[in-house]
Amino acid sequence: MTPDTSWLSAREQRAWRGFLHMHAELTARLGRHLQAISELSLADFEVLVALTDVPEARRRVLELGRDLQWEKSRLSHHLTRMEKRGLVAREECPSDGRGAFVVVTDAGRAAIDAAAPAHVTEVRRLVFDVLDAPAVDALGDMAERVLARLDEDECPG
Amino acid sequence: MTPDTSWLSAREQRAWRGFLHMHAELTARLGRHLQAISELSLADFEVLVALTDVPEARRRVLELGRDLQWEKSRLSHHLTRMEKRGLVAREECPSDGRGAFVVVTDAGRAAIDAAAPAHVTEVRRLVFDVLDAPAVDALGDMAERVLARLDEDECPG
DNA sequence: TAAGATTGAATTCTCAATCTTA
DNA sequence: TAAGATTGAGAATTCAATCTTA
Repeated sequence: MTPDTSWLSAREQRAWRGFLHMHAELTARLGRHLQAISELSLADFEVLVALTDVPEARRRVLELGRDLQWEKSRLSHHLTRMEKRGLVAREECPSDGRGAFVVVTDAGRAAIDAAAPAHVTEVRRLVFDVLDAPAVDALGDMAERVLARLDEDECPG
Repeated sequence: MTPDTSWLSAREQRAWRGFLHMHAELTARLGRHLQAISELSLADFEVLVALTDVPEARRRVLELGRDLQWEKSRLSHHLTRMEKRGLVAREECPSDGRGAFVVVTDAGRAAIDAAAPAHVTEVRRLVFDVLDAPAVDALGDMAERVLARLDEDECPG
């Protein structure tokens, strides 16, 4: 038999479905857990992590969007909601009048500081406790390779 | 230094963020591609795959929901929309009056048959072309272990 | 009363159009 | 005209309440 390129091999299918299934279950579980221990959704948490990752916890909206891989309008709407709740604030960009900065507020910082330890414990418990070091590195390598492929594919040369 | 359990190690963080980032980028890209080559969203595609996977392409709603890991109301709303578009149909369950079956229609079968080859080619191009066999197996194993953990965690003993 | 499934209202996300400054 | 960002309308998703049969 010639290999059938119109579907995945059994081995690939197992990996692909496992990947999708694992992501779906994990984010559902982690999201519920986060809601239970804090006032934050997984999306809120991601935004706060991306901000507090960086000096002064202040970033340009576009940059934040690239990092999160969110549609710009989704990000804008989400920031508006988070701003109303006092978790972040927008500031003008002095060097480019079109641009905007987002900053974490004290309340935002307090919220992520309060939620992070329990959230991380849950991630560790559900994921890293069942993976050994080679598996962790294999996952990191895999993501790196796929993301590189996606990147090179974006700007076809 | 004692290990800091309140956050992930650099290695774990690389793997975890890579995993999330890879999933976000991949589904965004595959979704756009699918929309471009067909009338199906990624969600429609998943439903049709889960149905056509099985003899007669007919399944109980609850079973379908478990397989897809979707909230039951999400599934119900989505099936209603797909039913309106003629991709699936609902049927009564003779053995259990509360239950319902979902079946793929001819149009639904035609839609997935038309879209699947190009979609699979895209999955292969973006993912499996950059992974060797051990990496594919590692991904499959990892998903299996994490899903097993999630499972055992659900019904605490 | 509980299980299988649907419904409606509120939230979140996407798509296209718009606004402002470079 | 293009880039950075926001807005509003429509689509998808969640949460809680409901309906019907076991």
